[in-house]
Amino acid sequence: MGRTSDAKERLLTAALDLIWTNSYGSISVDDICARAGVKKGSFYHFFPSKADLAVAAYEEHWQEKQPELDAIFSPQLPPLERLRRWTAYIYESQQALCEKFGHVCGCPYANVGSELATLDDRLRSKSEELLGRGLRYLESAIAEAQHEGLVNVPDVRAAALLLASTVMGMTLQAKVQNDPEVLRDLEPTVMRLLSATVKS
Amino acid sequence: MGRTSDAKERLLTAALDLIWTNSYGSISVDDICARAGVKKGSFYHFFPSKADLAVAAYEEHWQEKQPELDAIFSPQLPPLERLRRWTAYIYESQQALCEKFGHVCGCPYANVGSELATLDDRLRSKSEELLGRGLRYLESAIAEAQHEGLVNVPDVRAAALLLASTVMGMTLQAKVQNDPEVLRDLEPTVMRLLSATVKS
DNA sequence: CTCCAAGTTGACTATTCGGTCAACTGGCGT
DNA sequence: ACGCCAGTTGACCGAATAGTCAACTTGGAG
Repeated sequence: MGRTSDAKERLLTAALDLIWTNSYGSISVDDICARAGVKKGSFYHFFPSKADLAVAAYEEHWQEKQPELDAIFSPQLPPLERLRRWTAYIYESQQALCEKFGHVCGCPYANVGSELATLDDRLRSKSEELLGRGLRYLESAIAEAQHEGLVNVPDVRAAALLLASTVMGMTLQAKVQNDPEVLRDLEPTVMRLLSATVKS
Repeated sequence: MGRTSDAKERLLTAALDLIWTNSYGSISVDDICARAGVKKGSFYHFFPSKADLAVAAYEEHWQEKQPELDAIFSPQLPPLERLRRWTAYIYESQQALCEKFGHVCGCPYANVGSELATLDDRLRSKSEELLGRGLRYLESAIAEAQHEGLVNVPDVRAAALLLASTVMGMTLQAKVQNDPEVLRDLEPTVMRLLSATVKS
């Protein structure tokens, strides 16, 4: 009953866009409301605080991106092909964002973790959770590659964390240098990282 | 002539401490002044803006840490030993910071780059510059290891960037998980990264 | 049709923000 | 010992901040 509205979803996407391309601390509730075409009173009708909106916005963003990641990491594909497509996806999406906004924007989950891990435990925890969900794709692909004898890693979890950390670090480098080309040769780097642990 | 004062340096160290353990956006000029025991009027006597102070604070921090890094990467030591000491230094300093503040604080240059790369080009550029200076230690050690036949990397610069990115990414993971133990086995990881590129 | 709950609105608060300024203070060079 | 000038002070500014609220509108269920 009562009125219906998509204001809540407009707030979620506006918030994620603004936080991603700027930062959590530098954008205000008013900014988010203006971008979403929503008045502040409505904002606080849907969300008890700015931090609550951010947590919800990140969860929403994951929900939107998950099908895309499911496709990239489809079990129909050979495991190393999944990783190749993942690196290409990262490169291309950072490039697209850079062209659109003039800046390399980095990984949204890593950004919020870096900025707010010491300040807001709920946002830190959300960042940890979402990065953890991403790790599972890597673990799955690496485990399968291991099973097929394509790589030989002593610890699948550790290898996934290493891959994720390296790609996260390179993405941050690209952001700091404001140059998406840092991510161009991500694929051979990732493959070398895996073959590195081959026991001969 | 005129009065003398160490207020400028107190402001620099107060700013770096606060920004490192919190974030640039979440701490105010008043916070910095309070921590430094300096009135805001004096702040603006020394620095034209908050961003200018931050740039100066990061440069100052590097100047303070450089002797320590020079010692860690002393040419008196075997190149792989330098890298080992570097990983130990990162682990121990993050652990110490964590014990002191209850949070893993991460790399200060990476933090400011991640938060402000899209917002303030002078701070982005400073972050890029300081991370670049750190890269030279790695390049030097890797090049020497290469010369001594301890590793065989196709491209020393690329190997240094890979090492730096991985360690930066792992440090960010540690911050997001708020667990310095993520960095405990940094040394074998780094060594595997280098031997990974051995051509047999 | 009508009622009511869900959604909307804009004015409002109290606080904090980065930054300014003119008057003041005190140490160093002469 | 005195004058100059770097450094200090606290009051002040307008804008922006997160968050509040009571009155209003509207659409869907009965």
